[in-house]
Amino acid sequence: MLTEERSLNFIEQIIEEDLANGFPKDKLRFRFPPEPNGYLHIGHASSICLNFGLGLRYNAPVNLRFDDTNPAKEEQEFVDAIKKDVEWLGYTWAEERYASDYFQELYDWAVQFIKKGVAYVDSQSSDDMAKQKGTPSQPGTNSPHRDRSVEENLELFEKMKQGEFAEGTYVLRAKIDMASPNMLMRDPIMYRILQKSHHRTGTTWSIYPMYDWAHGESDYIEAVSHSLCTLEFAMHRELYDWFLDQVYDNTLTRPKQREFARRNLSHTVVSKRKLLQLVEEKYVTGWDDPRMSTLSGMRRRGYTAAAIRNFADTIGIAKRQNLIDVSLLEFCVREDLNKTAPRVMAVLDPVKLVITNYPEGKEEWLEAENNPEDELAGSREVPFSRELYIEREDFMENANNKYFRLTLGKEVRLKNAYIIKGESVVKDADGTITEIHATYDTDSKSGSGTEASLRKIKGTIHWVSVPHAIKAEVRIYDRLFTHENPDGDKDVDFKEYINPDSLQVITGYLEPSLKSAEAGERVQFQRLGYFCVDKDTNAEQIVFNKTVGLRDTWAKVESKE
RNA sequence: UGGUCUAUGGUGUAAUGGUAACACUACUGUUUUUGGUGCAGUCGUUCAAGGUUCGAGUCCUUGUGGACCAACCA
Repeated sequence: MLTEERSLNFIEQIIEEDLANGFPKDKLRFRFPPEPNGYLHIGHASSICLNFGLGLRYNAPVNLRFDDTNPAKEEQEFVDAIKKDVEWLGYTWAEERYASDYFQELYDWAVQFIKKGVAYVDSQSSDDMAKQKGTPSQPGTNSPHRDRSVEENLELFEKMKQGEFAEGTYVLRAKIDMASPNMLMRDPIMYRILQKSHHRTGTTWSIYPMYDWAHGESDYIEAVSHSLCTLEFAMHRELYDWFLDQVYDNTLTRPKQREFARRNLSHTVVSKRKLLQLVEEKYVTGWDDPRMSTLSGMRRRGYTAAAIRNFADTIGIAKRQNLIDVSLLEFCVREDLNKTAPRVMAVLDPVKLVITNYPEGKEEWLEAENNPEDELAGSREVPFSRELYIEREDFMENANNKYFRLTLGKEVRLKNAYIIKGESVVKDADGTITEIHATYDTDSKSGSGTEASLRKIKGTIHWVSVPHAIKAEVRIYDRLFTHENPDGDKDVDFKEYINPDSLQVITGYLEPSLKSAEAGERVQFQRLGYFCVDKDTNAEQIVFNKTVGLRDTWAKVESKE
C-alpha cells in the first residue's frame, strides 16, 4: 500500500503462474549469460536489470555465467570488464560460472547421445552440409554418415577430442529430423573442432560445444528455473527443449527458456560486432569512449548506474519490435543528476566583462548555494572581482524584449553576486566584441536582504572571475550517429551515419573550487549542462566530459520573435 | 515460398472480458537568483474486416504491416 506497485511484466506473469501452479519459490534461479567477446552495452543493461531484478524481487540467486564456448573470440579482458560493469550497475551475483566449467560433463553426455543413437559424427564439408540442410520452405536430406555405427562414431568422436583431426574435418551432430520446418532441428552441430587455446581451459580441448548444446545444459546444471534470452533465440527453444529431454533425469529443476525483445535505442548502435568495428577502425578511442553505448563509455561520460537502472525499468520488457528515443535515457540521467550534482559556475565561450565602478584590485568571496534541490549540500565561496568572464551567448547588443540576459542599458543579475547594467562594448577591427563594460549596484549583493537585492530582475547569468579562474579541457559530445536507427537500417552501412563532429574539445574557465575536483565527480555547469571529471585525466589539467545538456527552451523562445 | 513471434498516441510500457492509464517527447500556462528545477494542462474512437458476448484493446477467423530463422557465432 505504501509503495506504488507497478504492473507485472510478462516474464513476471509467467513466473507468478508457475508459482501458482506449484513451482516452489525457493527453486527460482536466474542467470545473466554474456559471451566474453566484447564489452557490455546499454542493451545488456536491460537483460542485467531484468535478471537481477527478478533475483531481488523473488529473493532468488542470480548467476553470472560466461558463455565461453568459442575460444576464437573470447578473452580474459572482456571477462574482467563484464564483471566490473555488472558490479558498477549495483548487482551482486550468487556464483560466477563459465560454460567451460561444464566441458567434461557436456562431453560425457555427448558420448551417451552416441550410444543412444541420437548423435553421430559427420565428415562432410560445411558446404555439403549446408546444401543438405534445405531451405526454410524445403526439407533437407540426410547426411550419408547419418547411420554410422555406434562404435565408429565413438571412435571418431574420441579422435576429435584427442586433437587428431584438423579444424573443419569432423563435427558431432544431433540426430533429429532433416525435414523439420525448424531449420535448427535439422541435425544441428553439437561439437566442432577448434585447435585454439581457450582463455580458461588452455589447450585441454580440441572440440568445443556449440551454443545450443552448451546453453540449456549449463542452465540445467546450475538449476536455473527461468532462462531468459532475446527474441532471436525463439526458434532455438525447440532445440533447447529437445536437448533437455535427452539429459533430464527429474532430480534437478528443468529450466524454461522464454524470450523478450531486445531494446533498440535511437541514434545508437547496440551491436557488439559494430561496436568492435568502431573501436578497431578508430572511429572512437576505445570501448570506453564516452560516445559509445557501452556501459563503460556511459560511466566515463558521467551517466549514473541509478539512471541506467531506472531507464531499464521505465522502458520495461515486452515482445514487440521497438526503437526507444534516446531522449528518455537522457531524461533519466538528468533526473538523477539534478538531485545530486552540485551547481558550479563555468564559462565555456568567454567574453570579458568589466565592472567599471568596482574598485581595481578588490576581491570578494561570495556565498554560493551548492544545490537548490538538496539543502544538505551546503554552500561554498566564490571569488568576485572587477574583471569577469561571461558566456558570449549571454550578451546581445541589439536584443528584442524576449531576451532576458545582458544587453545595453538593461539590468541583469550575476548569479550569487550583484545586479549589473550593460553600459558599452569594445570591439576589434572585425567588429567582434572583445570587452563589455557594465556598472553594478553596490547595494544589490545576493542574500544581503537590501531593497536593491530583492528587486525583481528577469535574467540571471553565470560568470567566473578572470584572475581567479582555472582552465580545464572540456569535451563536448554530440550524437555519434546522425540516423535515427543506424543499427536497424539493413540496406545501408551504419558507418555512413557516423557524425564526424561528435567530439569537440574546448578550453573552459572554471570557478577555483573545481581545482580539487576528483575523477568521476559530476557537476552541473549552470545553464550549460552536466559534466563529469574524466577518469583518465592526468595531473596536468582537469578534463571534463559533457554528460548531458539541460533542456534548452530559451533558444526556442527567443527565435520565435 | 515454409515456420516462429508481434501489432495500443510521435516514443516506450500498462490495462489479465467491464471508465484506455503511466512515463518520455512536443506544445501551453505558472513558479523560480539562470529560460534549469518544480507544478498544472493539451495531444489516441487500441492495424483492417468479420465473428462470439449484455459488454472486446483483450477471445475466435481472415487479411495486412513489422521482426526473426538456412554460421563448424552467441
